[in-house]
Amino acid sequence: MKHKLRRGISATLEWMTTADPPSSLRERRKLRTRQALAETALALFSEHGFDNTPLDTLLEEVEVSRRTFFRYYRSKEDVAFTAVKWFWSTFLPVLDETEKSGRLADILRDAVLATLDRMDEEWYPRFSATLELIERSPALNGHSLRHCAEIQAEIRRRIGAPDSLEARLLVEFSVTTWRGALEEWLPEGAPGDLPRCVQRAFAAMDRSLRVQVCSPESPEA
Amino acid sequence: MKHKLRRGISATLEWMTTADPPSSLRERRKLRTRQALAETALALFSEHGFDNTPLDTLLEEVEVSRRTFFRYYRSKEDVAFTAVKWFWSTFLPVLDETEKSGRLADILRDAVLATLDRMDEEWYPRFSATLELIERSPALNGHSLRHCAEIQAEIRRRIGAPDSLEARLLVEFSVTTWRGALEEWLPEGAPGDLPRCVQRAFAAMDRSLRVQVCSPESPEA
DNA sequence: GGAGCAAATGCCACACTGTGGCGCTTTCCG
DNA sequence: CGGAAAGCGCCACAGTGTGGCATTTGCTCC
Repeated sequence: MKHKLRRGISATLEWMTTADPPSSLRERRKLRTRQALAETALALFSEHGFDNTPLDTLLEEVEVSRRTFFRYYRSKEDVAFTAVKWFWSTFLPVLDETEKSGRLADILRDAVLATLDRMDEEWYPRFSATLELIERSPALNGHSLRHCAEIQAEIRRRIGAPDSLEARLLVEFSVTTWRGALEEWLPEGAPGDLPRCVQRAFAAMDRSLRVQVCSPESPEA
Repeated sequence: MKHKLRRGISATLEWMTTADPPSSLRERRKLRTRQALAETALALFSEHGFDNTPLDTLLEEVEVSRRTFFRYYRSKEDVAFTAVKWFWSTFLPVLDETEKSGRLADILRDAVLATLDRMDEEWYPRFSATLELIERSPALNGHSLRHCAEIQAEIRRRIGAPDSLEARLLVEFSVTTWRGALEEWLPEGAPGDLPRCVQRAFAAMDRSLRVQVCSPESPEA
């Protein structure tokens, strides 16, 4: 039963990180319907909105039965998250390869940047389309935040650091900062800008704890 | 359409923050069924698990039709969150009253502590029961995170601070830290310990950015 | 106190997501 | 070529959430 919790990530890793072209004809067919589902879903959801697109529409379009769909993806939300999952499934191995010395915040930031470097051109438009989708649908937003929580747990497991409260907070802060970078990047959406946004966000993270506020009565900085 | 996003919070505030005893008999009846639903839901969910408790069970217990239930609560998740919503609907006014000068992080921490001070004895067991529920149900977890995001937006709106990236990050960090405090508090669950956990978590927040890691090869701090 | 009125409720039917059982077809491999 | 296994589709079902409409209940004005 524990498998169920981890299956999401490990099963994803299983077929995403193996770059070997699937020799078997059967495997190639499976991969094709997988991608067809993900692509068509992203297109349909982007056009009509996530909540206004019944799953049946997607199923008719790809000509797949409902039963089959749920053998590929666990939920309607899941099929919209391919680009996001692809990012994190690349990130985790990158993090494993990273030499872990210095400030944990810097390590995570650099791993994010290195991961971005590995994304190909096709990924960026799909990713930003997914982000827009998430922003406009509460259901997807919840799914996204839950997914981030899973990622955080996985990151904590992989960095050899002690499971202190500080370390846990920092991992959460870093993922939050990553989301902040995305929010700044999204309106423009130029692929080259994303690393810069990440840099700026992580720099802002350092400053944020020292942010001062003053009442309207005493309005000096 | 934008109303939908804000209705959750403002409608909640509407009936939660008005401390006047509802004079009208009708209003009293409504309040009674509201509370009966929340109480019974918490009891049923705690006993059988959130996912294993069909909504119909709750409806039969409270003797309320499905249609009526959804006029009181927007979802099955919603009815389980009464204690959480109560906390935040107390927090926001407290935050408004707070004199806003100094470090934003300190302001938020103190507002949280002041809010805890206003919670009565009955609230604590319900709150911790709710937290346990959230921990054990992915659906509730997602709902909780989405709710936190709404709260963060509301906090940002209420502090007069400029909507800088730093400020936004800090608000998110603070809510995350609050959740971290809850995670530490939950196992024991003694009401008196919660403020201490909050203090500790916010202190850890300051330190977290400086957390160092070192590879197994070079194991010096 | 009674009549009208508005709010609250209950009942019915429906759309949508997700799951389990079962049998058929396709692919693989000896 | 033939059996085994994997993939797939069809059907039926549970559960959540919504809309329409009639009915009851409490409120208010006369």
